Amino acid sequence: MARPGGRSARVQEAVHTAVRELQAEVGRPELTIPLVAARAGVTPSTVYRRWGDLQELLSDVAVENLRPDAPPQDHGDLAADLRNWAEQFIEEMASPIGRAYIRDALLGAPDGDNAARCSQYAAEQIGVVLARAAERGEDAPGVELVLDRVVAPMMYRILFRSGGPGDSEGAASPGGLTAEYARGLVRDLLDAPGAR
Amino acid sequence: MARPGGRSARVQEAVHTAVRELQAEVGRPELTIPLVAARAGVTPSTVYRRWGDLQELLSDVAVENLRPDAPPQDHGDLAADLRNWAEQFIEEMASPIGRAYIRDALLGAPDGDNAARCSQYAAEQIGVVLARAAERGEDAPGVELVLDRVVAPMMYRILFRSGGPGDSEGAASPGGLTAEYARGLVRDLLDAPGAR
DNA sequence: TCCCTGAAGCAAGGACTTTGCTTTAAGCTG
DNA sequence: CAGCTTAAAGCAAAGTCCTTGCTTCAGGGA
Repeated sequence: MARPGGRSARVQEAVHTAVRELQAEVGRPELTIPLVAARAGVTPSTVYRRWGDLQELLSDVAVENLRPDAPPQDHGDLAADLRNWAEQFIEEMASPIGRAYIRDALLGAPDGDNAARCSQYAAEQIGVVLARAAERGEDAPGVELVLDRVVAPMMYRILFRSGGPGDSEGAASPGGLTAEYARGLVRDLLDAPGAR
Repeated sequence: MARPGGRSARVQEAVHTAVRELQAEVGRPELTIPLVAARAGVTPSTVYRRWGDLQELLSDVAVENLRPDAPPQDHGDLAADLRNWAEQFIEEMASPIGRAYIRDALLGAPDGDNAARCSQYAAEQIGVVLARAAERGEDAPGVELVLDRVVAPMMYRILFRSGGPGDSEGAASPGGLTAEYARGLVRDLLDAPGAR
């Protein structure tokens, strides 16, 4: 495996870029490996050998798209930080494009490696928020508890409860996927005794 | 659409059966639509027209496999009922085969219809448990709260935190997917003030 | 500088997918 | 009960994708 600047790195970059462009241009149903390869200027067999199939490739790209580009904002106290992070999270993840990324990420290798990376991202962001709170001397819950009580419910709704028969017809954010819901989860968590 | 006994129903039954048999016999990587069609005694084009692609078909079968076959057992009080249901749930869903079903179900039509059906199953089972508790005069939380606090965390771990880099090497149930974890979720829920 | 290794290119063969047309069978009507 | 209607299945051909063995190339190490 060559370091940045090597040929492998260039190919990977070109292929990922091609996927992103073509997803926007032709849409996912029309997306095929030969198409991506042509756009990236490589032969299809190269893509097949490195990624195996389209699902793997899309999963890779999705995980990259889900990687946070900056640490969470500092709003001065734990409640505000968490509330804000959760609101932003639900807004990004519940959007059609966010949901597509999550699904794609889950679709990767059956070992769940890519999915674990997504959770890792969230855990890191939350870790930063909680570490700040600790520095301020605030009483903060553990990362696990935040994942269980805030992240998991949002993800569950995003994956299992949007678009189904139970959804109200003209709702803007189906299945209760609203900023208000996110705030409620944070509130319920922080109101309860902090540690498990 | 013909009713049970019609040709469509027979074909659907034959194809679903073929999928189940072949999944066990040759494994999923070798599973193809032509193979399923041959086993089911239909032509591949029939399968393509009705299901579109292998993912859709597997998703359909997975949802059927995830349908509960009986109402949850009655153990006399809410805590026992919920605890028992959660233990059973995590045991089934966290197993390799259960995880595969969940993934397949999620992989279906992008509208999330099949996934919503899975959540519906869980909600119904929980609804039965809670209704029993209400009949007994017990103080019971709402279905939504149980989904958020018990089902969602389990599902999150199953989907996002198994097999990844954070897992301990030889752990029997990776990522804390144990009956003990399930019991803890139920305990935490019932110990807190019941309604939101 | 030369060699070594891993990755990419090429090309042929095979498998899967799509699609238009035909045929069948279930349900409905007179 | 016979004939009609229609949705779905069968068939077959054409196209696209996927696989794979071999060759070529580029980057890293001795």
